[in-house]
Amino acid sequence: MATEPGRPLRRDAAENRERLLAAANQVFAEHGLAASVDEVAQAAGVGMGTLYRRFPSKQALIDALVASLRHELLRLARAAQQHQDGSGLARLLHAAGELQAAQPACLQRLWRNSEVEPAAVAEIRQIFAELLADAQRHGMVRPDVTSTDISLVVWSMVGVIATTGAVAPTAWRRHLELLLAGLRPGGQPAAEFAEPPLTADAAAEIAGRPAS
Amino acid sequence: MATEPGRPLRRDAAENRERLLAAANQVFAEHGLAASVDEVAQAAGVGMGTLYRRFPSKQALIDALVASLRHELLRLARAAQQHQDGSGLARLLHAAGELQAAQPACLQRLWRNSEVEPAAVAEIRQIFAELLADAQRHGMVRPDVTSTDISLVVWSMVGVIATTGAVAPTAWRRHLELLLAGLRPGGQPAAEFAEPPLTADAAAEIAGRPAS
Amino acid sequence: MATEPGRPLRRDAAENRERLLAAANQVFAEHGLAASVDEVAQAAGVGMGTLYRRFPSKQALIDALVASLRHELLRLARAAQQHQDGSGLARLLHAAGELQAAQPACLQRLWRNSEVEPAAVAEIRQIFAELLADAQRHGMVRPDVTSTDISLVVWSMVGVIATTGAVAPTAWRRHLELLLAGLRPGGQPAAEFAEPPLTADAAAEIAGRPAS
Amino acid sequence: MATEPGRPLRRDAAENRERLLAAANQVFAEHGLAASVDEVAQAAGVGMGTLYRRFPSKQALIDALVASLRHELLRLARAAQQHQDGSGLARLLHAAGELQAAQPACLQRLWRNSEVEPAAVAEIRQIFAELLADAQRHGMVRPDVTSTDISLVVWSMVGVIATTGAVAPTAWRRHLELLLAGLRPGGQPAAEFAEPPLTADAAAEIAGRPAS
DNA sequence: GATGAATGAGATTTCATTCAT
DNA sequence: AATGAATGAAATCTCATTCAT
Repeated sequence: MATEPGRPLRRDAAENRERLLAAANQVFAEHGLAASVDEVAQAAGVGMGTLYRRFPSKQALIDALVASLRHELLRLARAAQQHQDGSGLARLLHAAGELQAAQPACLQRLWRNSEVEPAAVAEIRQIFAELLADAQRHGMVRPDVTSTDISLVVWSMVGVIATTGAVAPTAWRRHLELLLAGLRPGGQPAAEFAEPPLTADAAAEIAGRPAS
Repeated sequence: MATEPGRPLRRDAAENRERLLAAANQVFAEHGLAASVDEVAQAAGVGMGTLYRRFPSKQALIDALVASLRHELLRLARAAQQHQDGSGLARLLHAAGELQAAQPACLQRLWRNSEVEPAAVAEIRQIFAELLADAQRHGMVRPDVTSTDISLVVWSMVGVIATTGAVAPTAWRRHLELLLAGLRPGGQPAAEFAEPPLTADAAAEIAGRPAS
Repeated sequence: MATEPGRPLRRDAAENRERLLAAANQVFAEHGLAASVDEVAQAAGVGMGTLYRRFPSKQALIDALVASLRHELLRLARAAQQHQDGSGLARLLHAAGELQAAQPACLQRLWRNSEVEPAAVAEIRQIFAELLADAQRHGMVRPDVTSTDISLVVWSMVGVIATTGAVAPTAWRRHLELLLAGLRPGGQPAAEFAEPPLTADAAAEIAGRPAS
Repeated sequence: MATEPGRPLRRDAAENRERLLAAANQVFAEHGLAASVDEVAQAAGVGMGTLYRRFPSKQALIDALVASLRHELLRLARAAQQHQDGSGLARLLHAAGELQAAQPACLQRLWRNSEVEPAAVAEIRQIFAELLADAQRHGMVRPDVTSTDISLVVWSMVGVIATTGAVAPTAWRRHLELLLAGLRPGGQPAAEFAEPPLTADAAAEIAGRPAS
């Protein structure tokens, strides 16, 4: 998972690096990127200096999270490429949803143009395009759907995840199913919706209590 | 548009209030909610003191934006109720998309549980439910779609708008069409997609240049 | 004394600016440029924020001190140019000594190449060259002395002032007289040394007590 | 060169000590005493722990540099005492100049009252006084010059060296000659100035480019 | 009532020093 | 004994909020 080449970190240093990334993920997910680095260091159980030895700035820490996400997604994309039966696209979208829901700390940054691992993003997009073509070849997606439409699917999941957060952590699956149904010829719902809809209570808790 | 009862503001004071809200919308949309209040005051062409006379805190300013959005959306929802032919739901979703795209400053706060105008949110949700029922009654939406699924639609638009931003300001329409297709019986695309897909160039510019 | 054009500062703001420069001069002279900006703000009787409103960084504060010194020295140089009787050079060197002794906060920066008011430095050098030529024309300085030798005189005063500091605040005058004697034809001491030598006690206190 | 009594260091330890002092000299000369100890350790090719094993604090490291300089200067002073022909003073001043120019890391500390090797400073001063008397006895220095004037000479060289630095590393010689001329009866320049003046270009580079 | 300068608590960042490996 | 990672106090800097003009 190490990003930069350089010499390998000493074992304890590498451990701290992972602990810091994990802590940052948790803290930023909970309190937003405006959370203080103190908080992150404390959550990781290390001193401020250690954080800054590993990451030269707060921005670098955030970038590392983004890089990690992009790497991970690339890995998932390549894995999905193994499936040449037209199912790869849906598999990858689900995997991307899982990843984004599990690590929601930097969702906005994840899909914002930045200098972080641009090659990974490019390859991810490329794989999405190939998987789309494959799905269309197998008649699982309407031919008029374009590669950029798939980007919209991913980005829309960000909105759902960011809003439903911890209250309904699987709501994105329901959303994805609804959306995939819209991409299929004839729009038949897949497997009668793997994910049930949110309860009204959960929805009320998310955007405003007084729904009752 | 004044929210609190109290005595009505003097004309110039009311003008300042509107200018501040407009400036906040623009500044926050461009630089995020972390933008400084100085920036807002400057964009509004007033001094800090004036800003703080109108809004007792930065939070209050943000809340006012949220309240305004919620009010506006409620107005749109009531307007959509006029259409009892099953088209109200789609109309309202489009209107909500327009609104969110036009005022993206507080999208996350818009749908986060808060003390701001909770009654409006409740009524909006209520109207969405009624419009859904009406659409289903007219056979325009599958009967298994629930009211919370509609919330997912709205929230997913937030993700698309937040990501596509100024680069592709109408991408949300395409996304909404794809999603609505997923909700229709038989999934037939409406009017063969009113909105064309994003160009590959725009998509590349949004999430990362090196797509080529 | 204002350096940048821009709009003129409000009266209180201008006062604070001067107070800050004065405080910085004192604090930096006493504790070196490593002194904290808190200390400067406190000495000026203002909050940190005020300091940073006036000077966007510590470096900018130091630069402002240097700029002020360079301006002041330029003023003195132009004044010395009024004396066309060969005395201008000695007058200016004395004036430079007074200035450097009175504001020793940034002596090293004063004569280090930097982006601060380079035009002033260039003009100062030019005037020194002219005054040297004038002094030579009047037979008050040996003809083999060059313009760069005069720079050495100025820089050497920095060493004396930095070392003798508050203990012997006029030692530089003695040094200057000795040095000027070396520049005169025949090397006759001027006026039998206007400044008496340091006492042995002062010298001992400066570089090391146990001289006895 | 070891300063403290204590048991003698093991060979490798002594080597490390010397490497650290050399590295400190270079780093501090280049970046000032504010340079970090990391930098020094890195330049010396040792770890932080080793530095702190040899020198219990940064201050101790600086003090060791000062002590070394003072020792070295004392050695030079004693050597100059061998010359009883009136030339010893000038010889020592030149030697002091060479030393200060070669090791400019701590010039200010060198002549600032401190607890570091005070006996050496006292003896140096004593020798300077004797050499001055000898020079005066031989008619090579005016009788009105005092011992403290000689201190001024040394301190003034600090200013020249600190300013001319690496750009004109022998400028101090020129300055010393000019100054010694001022101390001689009749002020005749010695040997018609062993050192030529700085070029105008060098002077321009030191204090500010736009001289041209 | 409006202005923008002042405030200071809190954020980020550095670095002398310690300590586990 | 040597290494370099960890520490946290202190420095620089920001910005929401207050207040004098």
